[in-house]
Order: sequence, then structure tokens, then C-alpha cells
Amino acid sequence: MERYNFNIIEKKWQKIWEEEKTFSTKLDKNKKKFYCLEMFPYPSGKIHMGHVRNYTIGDVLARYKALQGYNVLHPMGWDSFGMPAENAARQNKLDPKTWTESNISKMKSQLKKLGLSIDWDREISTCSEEYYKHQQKFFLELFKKKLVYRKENYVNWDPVDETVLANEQVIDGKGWRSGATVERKKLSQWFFNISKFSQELLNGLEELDNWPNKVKTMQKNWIGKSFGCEIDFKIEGNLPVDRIKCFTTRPDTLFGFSFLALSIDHEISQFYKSNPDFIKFKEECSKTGTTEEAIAVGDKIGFKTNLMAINPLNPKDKVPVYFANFVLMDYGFGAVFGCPAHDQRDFDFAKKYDLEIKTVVRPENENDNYKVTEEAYPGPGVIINSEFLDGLEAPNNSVIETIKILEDKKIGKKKINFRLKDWGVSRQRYWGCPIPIAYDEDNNAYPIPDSDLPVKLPENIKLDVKGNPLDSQNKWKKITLNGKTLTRETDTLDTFVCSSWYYLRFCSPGHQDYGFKKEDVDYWMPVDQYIGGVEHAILHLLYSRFFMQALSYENQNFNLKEPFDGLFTQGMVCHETYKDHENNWVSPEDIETIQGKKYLKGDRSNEIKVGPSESMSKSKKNTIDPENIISSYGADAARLFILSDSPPEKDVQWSEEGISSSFKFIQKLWSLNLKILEECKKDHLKDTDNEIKKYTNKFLRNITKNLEDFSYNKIIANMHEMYSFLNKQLNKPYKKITLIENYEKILITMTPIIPHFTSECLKNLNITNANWPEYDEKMLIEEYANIVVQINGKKRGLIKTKKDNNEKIVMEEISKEKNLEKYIKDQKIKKKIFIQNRLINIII
RNA sequence: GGGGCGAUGGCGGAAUUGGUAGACGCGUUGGUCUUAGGAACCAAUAUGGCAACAUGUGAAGGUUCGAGUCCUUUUCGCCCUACCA
Repeated sequence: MERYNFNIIEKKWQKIWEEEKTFSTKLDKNKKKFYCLEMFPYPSGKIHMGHVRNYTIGDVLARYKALQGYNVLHPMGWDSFGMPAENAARQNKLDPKTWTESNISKMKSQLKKLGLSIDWDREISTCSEEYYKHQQKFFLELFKKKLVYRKENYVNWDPVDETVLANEQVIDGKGWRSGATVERKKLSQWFFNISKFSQELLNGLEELDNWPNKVKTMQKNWIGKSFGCEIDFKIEGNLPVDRIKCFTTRPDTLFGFSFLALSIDHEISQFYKSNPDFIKFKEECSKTGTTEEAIAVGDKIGFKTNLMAINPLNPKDKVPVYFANFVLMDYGFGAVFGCPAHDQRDFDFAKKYDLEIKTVVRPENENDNYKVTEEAYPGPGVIINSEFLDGLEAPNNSVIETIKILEDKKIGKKKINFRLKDWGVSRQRYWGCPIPIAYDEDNNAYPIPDSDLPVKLPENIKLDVKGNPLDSQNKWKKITLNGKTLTRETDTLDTFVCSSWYYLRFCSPGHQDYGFKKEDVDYWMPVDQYIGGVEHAILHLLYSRFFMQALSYENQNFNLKEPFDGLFTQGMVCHETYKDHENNWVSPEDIETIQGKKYLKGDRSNEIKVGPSESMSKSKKNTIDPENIISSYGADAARLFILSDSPPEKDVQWSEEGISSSFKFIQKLWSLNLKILEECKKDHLKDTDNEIKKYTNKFLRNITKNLEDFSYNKIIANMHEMYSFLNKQLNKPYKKITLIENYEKILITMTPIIPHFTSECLKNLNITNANWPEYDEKMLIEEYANIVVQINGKKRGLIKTKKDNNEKIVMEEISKEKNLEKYIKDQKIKKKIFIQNRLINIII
């Protein structure tokens, strides 16, 4: 029998799809739209299994919706600015542009081999002038709306390379390339005012019913809303400081106040900048470790000032003011009031510096003599030792009551604080979107006029310089505007800016005047289903949501708040890890299995130890190259396998056995297909096979439901069951015309999973215009029901009976069954629980 | 420290509102066919037991006629987050 030659057939269909522009989409207001988007890739040069999984999941959905008659937008593009291009360029003496473009063309051809239903006419690349010129316009639009501003901010500075490092480039406090100790340096940088929309971004989450709760929770925590109050503390001392502002969520514990702590960056630190002890203290602070975890667990240390803070509720009570390493400058006001009894950090600090610990909240079940001794008590209870606050229920009532009192006395006021910080978008890099701003001698910023946009990135420049290569482009930097000589901004935009609006560009990829056309966006947006990795749960998704808010802000023509109606986050692709006898990682490709044991290829003395399955990574050498898989098993087999073993939202384990079994399954489907084609040629007069109709109907119901639920792994199970069912039916002696008719429907439903295969089969059956087959609810109703028979709650048997039979008839049938009858014979039945068509439980 | 998710055969995973636990696949075992097979096909496969039956969804309780599913307690694992005042 002829084997299925995926090589020829897959190429053939990919060519047809390309030539006939099968997946190219046009705006059509008469059709319901469906916008299916997967997170676009960074063009590293090679696709990896994560891409295969991501894009297969998206493709299944896009193809399913298209078959259902939706006008489907399913585009693809490239997140093509960013550091890797710059690093590669330095290493290989290549222009980042050339490197990036060649990577794109390689990856594009690999993606095409997967048979994705992508509208390549809409391809975009964020590093193209065509794309970033619109981004510059958006930047200036936000600039005009005052949603973009400049401020000084700390960066990781590598003093050897004279460059700014991203957090991930700082390893153990040292620059990743130079090894130099990283310094904190203040630079003037551009910020997007994302915090202005904190409340809106929080509210918006409520509406996103088709987002995973997990992601919503993560964003909620990131935005970090907290309710409390700001308090003005009067200060006494030898410095020109009379007040310090603090934010607190627990003003009700004010009588437990025993110190006030400031961030080392607090403005008061200016008075200490030449104090040698303070300088030493600052150094100490920066030494406490580099990882965030180390800082969190690390010792709490402080520097005592000569200042005293006065408790506003009890002016006789004066406490010392410290600088402390655990106070963050960018939360609240960079100053906290310390209440050791009811905050663990304050408690640790108080213990260290021997400060008073005043208990002001007692747990419900303790009396007023309760004292905090071993650790802080942050829990609920009743206020004590606090004069007029005594007896209040903490924290719910006590916080509100205290705020009222403080407001009356004009000492403090209610405040809602957000953790969300403004988004710093300046990057001291070459390979990014230039910021369309120039400065005069006094460092005033001027937007580049519209007519001079885009600000083009200079090409063929020297990258092997210290600092930002753009900085040394003197000719490019100098411009004249309205007769004034200005200097261009040399920072470029964070690449997250590029990905914050690309979904809009896909709606109007060729539009010249603006980033998108209103008409297109009105039709296509929002994205109905967005699919990607959970690693983008916070930043990318929050930035995109912000970008829509920012564009809609004070805008008559555009008002769209949420870009992604549905979100799906897929799991990672894992593989077993291997090590040889010298504990070196070994790639699966370098292993052969002999009699169940694994050896290094060609070396039987070197047995391989099999480690746990972990997400594929180059460092562990447990990656599998999708291109090799496609060329040896075919795209359909790869798609089938990547979907089959686990639910899409969970991690999946890649295995040789798995992919090979998917390959074999396609071969089996092919021989089934050939057998059915043979049957087509025969003369069929009579056909009474209702069973096939019923089966197919149920199959369609299951597939449709599983597609809707993203239970793609169950679809593969359905397909296996279908195969063995049809194979059995085929061997039965009766006529098979019904089988053929129903087989057509089955083929159509498998198209989203294995499109090349089904396209070929459908063509052989002369089906050209496939539509998603509907199933018939009525046909799902079974004539018989299997009823579980339980005796005292234990399953004792099963009886097949006519549907909707009542309890009495079922009992009669049970007594006819010897196996069941024996349990109830001569027994007094106390009770019967009867669930029609399902179960009967007899209690004796 | 805070938050979230999860725990089902040798493995990945199925199991409507609480109602046949283990679908489907992998692996394993036996068989058929073959010069041979790491191909194809057939069969078996939660555990114990010859069987009848008993036991089984991390552990311990509880609700219920009935719990993988609901409640309480607990153990372990993973992920996110991190001195957020």
C-alpha cells in the first residue's frame, strides 16, 4: 500500500496556499471578524519548540474559526529591535540590520514549513523605518498629552564599558562582559506616565473574563493598590527640616511609633552627603547582596540622625530618625513610621538598635496586658494602649477612624497608594527606535516636527565603541530647527514600546499617514484571542494595555481601552536531560539506545544518565531543532505531537517516542483514507448504517467542544478513537456510503490539527469548499442508558435499559439479573436513590 | 515573608452540576506475520488474589445514599513576587 509522503504533500499544499493567497484577509463588514494573534517572535535566526507550540495552538484556532465562516485575521511579524542584534553585530562585525534581516528570512521559511495559516501580506518588522516612524509619532502624541516626561533615574553603570546595563546583564554585581563592579548612576531619562492609569488598569482587569485568573492576579499585585494615609511628622533637630511625610496603611498603630526611617535617597540625605559615617553606611547598604532575595532576607541596618520626630497624636512622644536600608525611595514618600510591635521589619530594626516596642494591638483572645515580645504581631485584634483609639477593632474600623481623626486635626489625609511605577523607556543602545527629541544648550527638549519624521537610525556605523554608539555620531546628532542648533536625543526606546502597539499595526500594515487606520481598527480590534507565554504576564501585557489607554486619552477619534479580549498562556516544552559519565550535558541527538540503555553515539563504554525533564535550554543541551523534526516527520506530525500529550496551558514533554507515534498515526490515517477511497469506487445501493451517523455526530460534538475549551490534547484522543471506530466499521460487511459521507465531515474537523494531510484527502474526495460541520443535538440522545447499580453505595453492576425508564422498571430488570439479584434477595431494602438514566443506589 | 497553582497506574494525561476512576497515548508483556526488525497487526496492562472479592486519586478527618470532585487540617512539589510601610 502506498505510504503517505508528507514531504511531497506538505510542500505541495504550502505552495498552493502561498500562490492562491489562501490566508490573506480583507476587511469585510458583512462577515464576522476574528482576530487571532500569537506573540510575535524575536528574530534570533531559528525557531524553537516553544514557537512551534505557540504558533500551532494559534493556528488550530485560526483555522477552526475560518472554517466556521469568520473573517480571520492571523498575522505575523518580528520584534526585531533589541540587544542580541547589537551583540551579534559586535562579535561578527556585521551590521545589526543585515543580521536581523537575514534571521527574519530564515525564520520565516521555517515558520512556513509548519503550514501556518498566516496572512504574510501583513508581515511587519519593528526595526523597519516603516514601522518605527509611526512609533515616533505616537511618542510625540503622548509627549503633547504630557504622558511622557523626563526625570533623573538610576541605572546600572558599567564603568569599564562605559555603558548602561540591563538588570539581567548584571551578574553578582558585576558587568556581564567587562566583569567590572556595577555602579549606580543617575541619568536623565524618558518615562511613560503609566502610573496615571493605575486605577484604570486595575478596573480594566475586572472586564477581562477571558483572561487567566493567574495573569490578572499577577497584574493586580504588580499595580499594588493599598489604602492608607499620609502623615506629616513634625521634626526637631539641628537641620532646616521641619516636616517629613510618610505613607502608612496602619495609622491606627501610631501610638506604637518608636522611630522614623528614611530611604538613603531621601532628600534629607543631601545634608549628610559629606558625612564620612553616612558615606560608609551607604556603602554598607549597597554591599548587602545583589539579588533581590538577599536584600529581602538581609540584615536591617540604620544610620541615626540627630533629628527627632514627634508623634502627632502624642506630642510628648519624640522618637529618633534613622536612614535605613530597607526603606525604598520609590514607594510612598521614601519614609516610613516605625511601629516595631506590629511590623516584622520594624521589629527587627528595633531589636537591633534597642528601640522601644510598644504593643498597641492585642489579638481577639488576649487581654489588655498582652505584650509583643518574640515577634511582631501584624494580625487583627483590638487597639490597646492608645488613649482615645482604645477598643477599636483593628484593622478595619481602627484605620478608618484614625484617618478621620488625623484629617480633623489636619495632621494627615486619606491616601491611596500604588506600587506601579512609571515606565522608563530610555535605553542607551543603538539598535532601537530613536526618540524623536532634540535639546538646546540649556537641555530643553524639543519634539522633532512631523515633517522631519522619521528620525532615522544611522546605518553602517561603528559599534565597537564605549557607551552608546549613537552618542559618537556627531554629524547625525546635530540638527537645526527654526534656526537653532540642537542636539538629538541619543537614547532609543525600550523594545517593549514596539510590542505595545504592533497588534494595531497588523490591522493596517501599509497605512502611511498614521500607525493605523481608524476604519481598520474599528473592524478588527480588539484581538479576540491572544496567545503566548506566561513570562509576559506582567510587563508586555500591562504596557500594551497602558498604550491603548494612553492613545485613547483625550482623543476624539480613538477610544479603545483593552487590546486583548481573550488571553491564553501556553506551557513550556520540556525534554529529558542527559549527562555522560563525566557529567557533561549531552544532546539527545548524540545518544543511541541499545537494549533499553542509552549510550553516547558510537561509544558503548559511555552510558548516559537520564535526568529529569526540564524546559528546553541550550545550556542543558536538551533542545530539539524543529527544522530537523519537520524534515524527518513532517509538519503535521510535529503539530499533532506538540498538541497531543498535555493540555496546552501546561508544560509538555517532548519525546522521540511521542513524535514517532504521531508520525505513525498519520500513516495509519492515510491507509484508512485509501481504504475509504476504494469503497467510494464501489456501487452502493442500500445503506442502513445509522451507527456511523450517530458516531460522527458525537465526534463532531466532542471536537467542537474541545476546540472551544482549548482542550486540544483531548482532540487528539478523539481522533485516535475515531480511527479505531472507522477501521472497525470498514471491516463490516455492509455498504458504506454513509461512512464516506461522514468521513468527509471528520476530515474537515481534523484540518486545524493536520491541515496538509486533510487538504490532500479532501481534494481526493473532490471537496473544495469546506465548512465546519454542524452536529445535531437530537441525534446525541441515546436510545438506551447504562445504569450503574450500587448496593450500599458500592458499584455492583451495570444494566442497559431503555432510556427514561422509571425506577420500578429498573428494579424489575435488576431482579432479573442474577449477578445483581443475589445482593438484594431476602434483604429488606431501606432506601433507594434513583437518578434517571444514570444510577440506582439500593440501601439494605 | 506574600500570592497563586498543583498532587490520579511505570509515564503523559482523561473523568458534565458530587454519580461506572484510569478515556486516549507512551512504555511494558504475550502473540501473529516476516530473512530480519526499533516495521505492521492482534491481545493484555491500577494494585493484591487462581478466583469470588478486597484495596485504590499525597496524608488525616468531615459532609453525603454516594467524594478525584465539596469543607477542615496537614505534607510535599512547582510557579510568580519580593523589605511596598
